Amino acid sequence: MTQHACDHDHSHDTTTINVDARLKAAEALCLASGERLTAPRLRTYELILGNNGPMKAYDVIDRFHPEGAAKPPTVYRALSFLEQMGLIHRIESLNAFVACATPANVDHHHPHTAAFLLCDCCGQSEEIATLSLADIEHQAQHLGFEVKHITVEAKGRCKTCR
Amino acid sequence: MTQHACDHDHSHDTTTINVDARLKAAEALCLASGERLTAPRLRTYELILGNNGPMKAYDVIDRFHPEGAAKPPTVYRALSFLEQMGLIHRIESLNAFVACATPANVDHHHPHTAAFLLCDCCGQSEEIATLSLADIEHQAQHLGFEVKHITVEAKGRCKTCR
DNA sequence: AGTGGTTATGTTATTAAATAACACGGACGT
DNA sequence: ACGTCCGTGTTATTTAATAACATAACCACT
Repeated sequence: MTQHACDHDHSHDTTTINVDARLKAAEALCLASGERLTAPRLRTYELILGNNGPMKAYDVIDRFHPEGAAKPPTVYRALSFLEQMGLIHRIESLNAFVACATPANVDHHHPHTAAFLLCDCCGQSEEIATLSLADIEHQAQHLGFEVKHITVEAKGRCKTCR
Repeated sequence: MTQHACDHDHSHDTTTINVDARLKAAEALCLASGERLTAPRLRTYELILGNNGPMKAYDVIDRFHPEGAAKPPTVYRALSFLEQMGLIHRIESLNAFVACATPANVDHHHPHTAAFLLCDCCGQSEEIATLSLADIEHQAQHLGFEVKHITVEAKGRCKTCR
């Protein structure tokens, strides 16, 4: 979240996430799933939750310790874990990560397909629940977001590779 | 297009593009648009057309000259141009590029929103025309493609940044 | 408690991907 | 011919991600 294709005011770039509540929920979720929310994972999630918009891996690395930077593998491993748990999403077109807006919890496991509106200018991201591309246009319009390009990539296995 | 999460046959990984025809069409398109299809651009497009599936920038760089590699900026600039002309698409989740299946031509300019089915195993990509996410599932099913994850990212400008 | 398997982390080094900055050259209108 | 775009060549650097291997923590079983 640190590019500025413009010179105007970006004071709208503020998110209001209850970080502590999210961390506690994540802890409960991991416990229930038999996974461990270890120190580096917790710290990584905390940083992403606290960041205003999508966060680069190397920004996590830099801010990981109060004193110095963390080693890349430490953070990349934590990021993979958090992504698998559905706590964060990777934004492919930005090489960045953002906290899931509707993370799975103990009652409600749902590794969902998320869609994102990504502002070229302020760098903010908006996660929208959507089931159709027309929806994206609709929701974008409703939010006053001007769509310039949509990326749609489905990963999986082709017929002959299955 | 060079990962193999399996050991089985990949002989289905073959595309049949009439490279010469595409190059000629591209030349006509550029002429009509007042753009120049210069040598590095042509060479880059030729390599991507000839490649079997999405191609990495550094693979283009390596194969650019018969003798040695090209310099990265040469190729990255050409890639940007080709993408803007709608001749190739960037696959964000692979850091790779693939020739557009239905490129714009002199009669028919259409910078369209493409969707891709990307096989984890053979690396092949299938470009599908689609207007809804449900469509993706349908078309995937029809093609025998098992979808594991869908990335949807819309880039543009948010309300306050417009 | 001891032991062995599994999972996660620490650490060093390397590879891969992309861009910055600036100089040069060629096309084109006037 | 002249200036001005636009595109390229070139060097260097930045950014992003992973490989490989050693160490440590957790857990289940005896």
